[in-house]
Amino acid sequence: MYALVDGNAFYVSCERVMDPKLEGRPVIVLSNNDGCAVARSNEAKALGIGMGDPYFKVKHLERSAGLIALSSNYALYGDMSARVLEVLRRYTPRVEPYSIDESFLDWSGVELGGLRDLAAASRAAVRKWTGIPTCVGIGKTKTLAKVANKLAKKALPAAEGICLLAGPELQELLAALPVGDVWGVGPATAAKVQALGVSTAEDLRRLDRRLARQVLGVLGQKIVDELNGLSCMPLEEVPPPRKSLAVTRTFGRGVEQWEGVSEALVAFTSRAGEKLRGQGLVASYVRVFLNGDRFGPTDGYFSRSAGVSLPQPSGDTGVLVAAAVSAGQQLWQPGRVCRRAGVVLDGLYPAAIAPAGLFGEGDGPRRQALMAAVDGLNRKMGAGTVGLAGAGIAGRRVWATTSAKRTPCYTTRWTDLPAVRA
DNA sequence: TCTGGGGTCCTAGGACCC
DNA sequence: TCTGGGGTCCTAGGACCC
Repeated sequence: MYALVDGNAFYVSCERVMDPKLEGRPVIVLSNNDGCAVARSNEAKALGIGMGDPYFKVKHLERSAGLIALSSNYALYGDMSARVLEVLRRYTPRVEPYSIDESFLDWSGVELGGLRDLAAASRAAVRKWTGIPTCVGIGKTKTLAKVANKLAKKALPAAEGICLLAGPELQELLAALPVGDVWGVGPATAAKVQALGVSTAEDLRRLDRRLARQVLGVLGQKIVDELNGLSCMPLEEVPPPRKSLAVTRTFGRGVEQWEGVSEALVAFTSRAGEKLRGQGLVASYVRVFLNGDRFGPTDGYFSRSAGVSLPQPSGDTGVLVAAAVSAGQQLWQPGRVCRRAGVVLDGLYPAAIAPAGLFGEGDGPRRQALMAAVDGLNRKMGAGTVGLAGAGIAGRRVWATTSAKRTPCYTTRWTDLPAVRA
């Protein structure tokens, strides 16, 4: 059996561990750029705030209902996530960290009768040692464990955050779950299967697997199989090596000039290069995309992307920037209003094993030393201290991000340690 | 005024090769 | 008269996830 353990309103819970005054109050954590709500306390959900609701639409609740909105603090959440993992590993060595707030556990050796107690014990331990409340879903496959977790959430607090999806009531429970709540079934897939008369998870389980393959592709077939208890997604204890890395931003307003777009591409690529080198990687492919305003009039919307293969995998910002700007130039069309752009580095290798050219081309030692010096300065003196020319002037950048309500890095920065008065 | 960002996987079509 | 077919690789785009 698999278990899926996930933190309830994880980001909000992390903030509450550090600031107990947030308990019992409507709290949301905002996405990057303070754009929309990505985590909501139960009190915030009760105010009618939905997942992904834009901040400007719920801001009025700060005054009228005591809503507290916080910028996201990934240093804190990442650290809390590692602590939760550490506790879970005491309950089985077979753990797959799935996202910052979710892990799959392999409990295949455990007897059916003992699963609920084990779930309760691990849940209590996580709460005790990290302060994070969780829900545990248990099922025969990962997909069923995800379903069970969703059911455990819906049944809070009555079911005490645990749902064991097995036995005769399984079909009944699946029948109560809309098909769109199944892991891997998004809006497009839900619409497709609804045309076939499938509206619940139970309907999907009964769908002919060949039909699922035909209509939904291999992924759809896997989902149907997994709902039927046939495991096709093994536990991945070791995370696979990263394949791509991106820096993307929505601009504060539309950009109509190529100069503005190219400044953004230089800045994004510089940041992407830092991330790349920080992980000891090199990239072999640089892709750029430009988008219009997805909330604007539909006839003005556009979405284009183009990529450039590098002759040699590189971690050199100069090489990456040249590629990104040339890809951007291919995409740019005068008269279009650009609202979002991004740089994606693909085909990543560890720098140490990157294939060298026949004549030893690639990033030379002098360029590597330069990049190391630039990264060192930016780490020490603050992001953006040194960089390539062409990234625009700070303060006039339309892609500047805001995080006006960020809490301190309580657990990862000495100067931000919380003070305790006794 | 104000609507996120960073990932993965799959598919389809074209280029190319034999 | 009658002009192959199968494989791989690359790229762009779609869908989904958190």
